[in-house]
Amino acid sequence: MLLRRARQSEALFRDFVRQRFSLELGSAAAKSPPRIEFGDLAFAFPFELARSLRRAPRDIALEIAANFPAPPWMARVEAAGGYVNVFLKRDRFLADLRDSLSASPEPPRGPKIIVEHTNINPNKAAHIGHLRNAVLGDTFGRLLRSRGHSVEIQNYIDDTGVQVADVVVGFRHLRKLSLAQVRAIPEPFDYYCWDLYAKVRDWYRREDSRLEHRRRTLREIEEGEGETSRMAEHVSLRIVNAHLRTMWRVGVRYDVLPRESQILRERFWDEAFDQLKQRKAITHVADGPNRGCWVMRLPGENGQPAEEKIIVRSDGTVTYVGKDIAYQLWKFGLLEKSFRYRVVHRYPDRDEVWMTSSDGASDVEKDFGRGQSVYNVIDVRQSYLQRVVVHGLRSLGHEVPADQSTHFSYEMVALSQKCSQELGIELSEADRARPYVEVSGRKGLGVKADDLVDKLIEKSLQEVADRQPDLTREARLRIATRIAVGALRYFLLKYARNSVIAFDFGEALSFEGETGPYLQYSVVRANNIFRKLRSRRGGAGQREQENRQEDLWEHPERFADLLEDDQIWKLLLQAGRSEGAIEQSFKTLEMSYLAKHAFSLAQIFNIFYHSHHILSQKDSRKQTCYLAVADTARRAMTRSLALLGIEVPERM
RNA sequence: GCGCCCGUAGCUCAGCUGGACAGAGCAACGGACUUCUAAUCCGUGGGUCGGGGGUUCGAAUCCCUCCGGGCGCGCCA
Repeated sequence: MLLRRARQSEALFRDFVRQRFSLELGSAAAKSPPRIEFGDLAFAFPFELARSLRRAPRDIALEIAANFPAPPWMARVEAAGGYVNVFLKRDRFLADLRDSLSASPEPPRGPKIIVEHTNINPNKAAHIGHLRNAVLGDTFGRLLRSRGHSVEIQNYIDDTGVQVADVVVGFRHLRKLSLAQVRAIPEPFDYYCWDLYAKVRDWYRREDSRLEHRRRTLREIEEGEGETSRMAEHVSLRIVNAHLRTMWRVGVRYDVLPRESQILRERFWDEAFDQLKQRKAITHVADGPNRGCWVMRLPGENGQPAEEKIIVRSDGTVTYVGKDIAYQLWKFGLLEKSFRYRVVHRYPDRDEVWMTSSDGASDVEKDFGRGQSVYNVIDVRQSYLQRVVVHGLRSLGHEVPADQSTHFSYEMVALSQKCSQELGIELSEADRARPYVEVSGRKGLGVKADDLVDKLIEKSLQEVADRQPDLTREARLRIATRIAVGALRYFLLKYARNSVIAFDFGEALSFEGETGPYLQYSVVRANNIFRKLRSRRGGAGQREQENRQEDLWEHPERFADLLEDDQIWKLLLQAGRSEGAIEQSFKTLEMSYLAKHAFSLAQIFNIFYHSHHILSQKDSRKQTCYLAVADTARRAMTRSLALLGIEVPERM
């Protein structure tokens, strides 16, 4: 609501300045005044006008304030120093805010936006780093949907890569297990593989010649036949299902899982390779160190020397980037071939996840891919490879798709020194001197996602048991789970993308202060007011209350004096900033902005809650007004939390 | 060596495209529960915004430079 008023004000001031001074404003952007006494929207353009008008900014601001014709939703305009400050009409604002919060969400429209996230190698359990990726991508997807875009969430499965091969080598050569025996391994299979993978890496390290097993396994997997290949498929499918369950626990879901094996077997790569050769986007190297390879030439950027990136190795196999280019082309609908799909997983709410599959029914009418823009949620360490992929599209002449390809980058989750100590990780002298310890799947070093979620649930269950002893076990567990997810998601979202999270159990498991449970608690408190109100009042009292509310929405001006209360007004203003926060989050791909906005809203609500006791309020006009304010605030809070993927428990 | 990112309170971090006295959470200390749940609220202390220069009416924010730290630059992904 505030965003709308800000834009309208900007346009009005622009027109006014044009008429009065015959000048075109460069920037008329509205800002938030530092203090509420200064108004609701601040404009600094008199400073800009001062130069051309050769007058003091203060004079200009005064002249504008005195002569500007304020629209009906503006209470007044004041000059303060060189600023022009706008004060909104508060009763009108409350009514408008109420309307915008009551509006039903927009149905998806327009061209499809594809968000690719998670992309965990299907060879071991997911860890906290993967959670950050998934929660960022999922939240971004929610944000896009709330803006009315149609969105497709993809999760790419690298099922023919080195990491899966290594686990297969572990089963066959270290554990000497047959496929049937691997099938018989009990859950949690992803945990079993986590340890096995680290062991295999260690086994290689002790004797280089053992890498030959990996090479052979990799080749057999790519060929797609025989026991090795079937074991690889079993491993990756089972792990993918484990990942889907883990992510479901924290509220993350997917539409489709494209598999790398399909890109190879359905000859997507061959088609992309032909295109690249035809457009001369890649060239065959005759001699030098890259002899026999197909390479892409990358122009030197800002003084950088040009370089060559190998796309096809001298032995004819494709690199990861090569396959990624084919995948990116498919996402934009730039390949003629199409995948076949089958359902790989069904969520508890019966929603389906599809996966590319050669044995999928060819008559499945699923229009996956063909996006208009694509966001790849991948950590910042892969920036270089993402640039290569985009350059690939560009050199094939796909300028628009290249421009519509966005690398949604973010920094890694590392372990704080304290955390790695708690986990009993042995560190070298050099590692101890570092600010944090990098998570390493190869060394089996990290905090597993499910372990963390379990820990969070365990802790919140204890807290709930203390406070809600009357509830059933099931109810307590349901509440504890929501709190755990709230704590985890908020923790992963509150940091800016390019800030390394040094993971610390103390901070992640905290339920106080700037945390998910704080936000949930605020809404629960608001909801309690209305629940108590319903249970206290009989039918007649209920109707009387409703009539008073009706009166407020029909004649908000009758309550205008009560809105002069700055604590109330701060709360309404913050609730009105939601669209602005969404807009800002979208433009900067910064989910932390949205998180901070929601936190700030909850904070202001709690202040209001403390100073305005509603149910004991004797003055019925005041009570009616405060109820309207509380209701508006809880709706705004619930919406913001939903965007963050945080559900509100019925009690806490 | 080259490129990208970071350096703000004891700790963890905000500070949006430069704007009105630099904020939050945690930690510390002191207060507020017969009240709509204290997972809360109020108060106190704590900062030469890494150093230096520049642009500007105005710089934590933009530019240059130096210092410190992280990451990337594979016929790995």
